[in-house]
Amino acid sequence: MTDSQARTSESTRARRSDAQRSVAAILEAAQACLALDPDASTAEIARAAGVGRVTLYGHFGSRLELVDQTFARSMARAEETLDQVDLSGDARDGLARLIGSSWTLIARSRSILVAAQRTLPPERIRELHDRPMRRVQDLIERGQAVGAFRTDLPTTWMVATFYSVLHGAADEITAGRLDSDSAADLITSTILPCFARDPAPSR
Amino acid sequence: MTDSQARTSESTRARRSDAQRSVAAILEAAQACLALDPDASTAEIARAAGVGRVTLYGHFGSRLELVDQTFARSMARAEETLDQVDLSGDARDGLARLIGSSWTLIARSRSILVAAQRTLPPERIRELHDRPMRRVQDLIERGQAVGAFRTDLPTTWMVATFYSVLHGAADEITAGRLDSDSAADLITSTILPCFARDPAPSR
DNA sequence: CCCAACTTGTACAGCACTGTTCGAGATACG
DNA sequence: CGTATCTCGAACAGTGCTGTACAAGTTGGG
Repeated sequence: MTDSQARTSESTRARRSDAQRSVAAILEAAQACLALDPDASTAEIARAAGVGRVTLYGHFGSRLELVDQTFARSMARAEETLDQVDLSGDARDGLARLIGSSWTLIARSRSILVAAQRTLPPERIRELHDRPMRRVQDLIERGQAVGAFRTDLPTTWMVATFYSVLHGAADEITAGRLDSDSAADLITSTILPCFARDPAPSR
Repeated sequence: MTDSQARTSESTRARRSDAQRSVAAILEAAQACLALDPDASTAEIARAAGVGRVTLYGHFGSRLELVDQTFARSMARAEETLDQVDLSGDARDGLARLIGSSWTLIARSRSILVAAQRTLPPERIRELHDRPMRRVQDLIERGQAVGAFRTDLPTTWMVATFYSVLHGAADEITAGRLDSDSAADLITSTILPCFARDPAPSR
């Protein structure tokens, strides 16, 4: 009664158009604000969305819920892009292509990930991270099966390394020690020899 | 007058022994607490040190100052250990030894680094990070000069990769997906082929 | 046109934290 | 032993946040 818009689960009653616009604006603003500061307050986000703080709480029960939806949306969007990456053919080429598409996404949404990690329970993070991670893992496993990638390292670890380097690259860029243009090539030429068969002729 | 112990720069007046003990206990507790939670409050730290909160503020002007000193001490200790690593001889072996010694240190002080990053200005972080980083950089450059490491990647980037993988390993351990025993070998056999000359025979 | 849905600012309660003050008590150390 | 140094708890001011309540306005949509 008192609360005008109580949605949160059940009641799929279509929202009025202006309400939909508000929600969209808030999510957009949250994405932008959290990217700048993972600790952005609801006041900041509401202001950036051009909306009253009360309105924000009308649509999202809590800050946590807002962060959750923002993160989920960010991941969903990323997945849309990743879905279009051609992973067939040579596993090495596939990995290169995957890197090319992934690293920009990661660089952009990394700060949101931090925000999510600070407010969401770990299992929720993993839940949303699972699908994109699985994608990498599948590719690596295929490469191993075909003999393109080394098999002396656990797949899990290789996936972790993949993400470590990508995130590291994002760090280097925000630190200004690396420019975005050369990033993809750099990452690729770093990871490929690390994943390739023949551990290196040294020793 | 009112403030009993005002040290902070100048006045190298020797502290009384119990005061020294308090300072030591606080720093130790800070290390432990910040390792568990990078946002640990002064109250928590004081309690863990078995000391009143007021006492803590008697020795450290602010939380920032405490974090700074804790981080600095942690880095100094790490450097002591790192100083004893033999980096002469084959660059690859040197790197392997450096990894062996570094990764434990990183795994232990990683959370403190996070705390430092959240409270200290970025240039202060860099200032304290500079020396250990230089160590890695020098080794890599030497390896490049001798022909052991590839030269097609910027040294800065290789250093960044080095740290990325180490931190990534630490993450994997705290996530329970990797056990401490196998970590060093895993890291080494990941990084070495990535740094080695002959980019890999593939393609 | 009308009403329910939506938005708004202000204001408030509650919390957690930082940093300071005070006054009294304990303790190192000369 | 005496004193400057140190420690303590309790208490307070100040800040910045979250989440809620209210009461009045605006707007979409049937």
